[in-house]
Amino acid sequence: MTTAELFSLDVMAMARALLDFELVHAAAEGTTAGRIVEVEAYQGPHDRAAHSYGGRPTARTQAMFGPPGRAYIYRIYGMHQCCNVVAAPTGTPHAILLRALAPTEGLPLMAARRKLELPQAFDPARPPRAVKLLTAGPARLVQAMGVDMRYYGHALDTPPYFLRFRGARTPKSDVACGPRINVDYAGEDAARPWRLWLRGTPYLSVPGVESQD
DNA sequence: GAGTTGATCACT
DNA sequence: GTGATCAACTCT
Repeated sequence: MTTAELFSLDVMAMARALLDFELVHAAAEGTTAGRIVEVEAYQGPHDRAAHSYGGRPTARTQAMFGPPGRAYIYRIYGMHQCCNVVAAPTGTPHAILLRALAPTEGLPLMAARRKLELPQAFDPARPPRAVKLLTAGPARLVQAMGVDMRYYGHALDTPPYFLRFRGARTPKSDVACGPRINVDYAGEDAARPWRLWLRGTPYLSVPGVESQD
């Protein structure tokens, strides 16, 4: 699948397809990459949990209203940053939050950025705690990848920060869904099963609670 | 369980 | 313009 095909999908299909992609940042100091293993869809303007709920573009959210495939990065709690992929055509403010990666490249650089001590060797299927802490969490992965507001609105099919197809689709049975994290304030929308993750991944940001689908 | 700061919104 | 409130989180 090409990024052009990815970006033309409707929001939930695109969220699922993102699990077939790696996120790559080819920075001057080195390249880091990881497979996307957990995402959440936000479907403004009718989704109470979305930053674009009910509204017109603001200085913070304008990227969500633009074309699909761009980065919507926001600052939260005054100290963290999170990265979304904009979905849906211009004017429809949907976005997909990247919540966790399974690191594939540049682990030492990630560890340096995250100020974590990396073990000498480990089984990728059973990563030790420090390895999970690299990229399991939306703000963690942004920090590990060396990304920040410079990439606000950046087209994610374009180096140095881009999405790369892994070469195979993930079987539908390997994808689980459940309610999104920390959106309790969103009323009825809080229960919608718009969080998707790769079943069995050790890199989930928080344990998955599956919805019946 | 606390930290920390930008954005938003309801007001002047 | 001003002040109150809150936030799609992380680390201990």
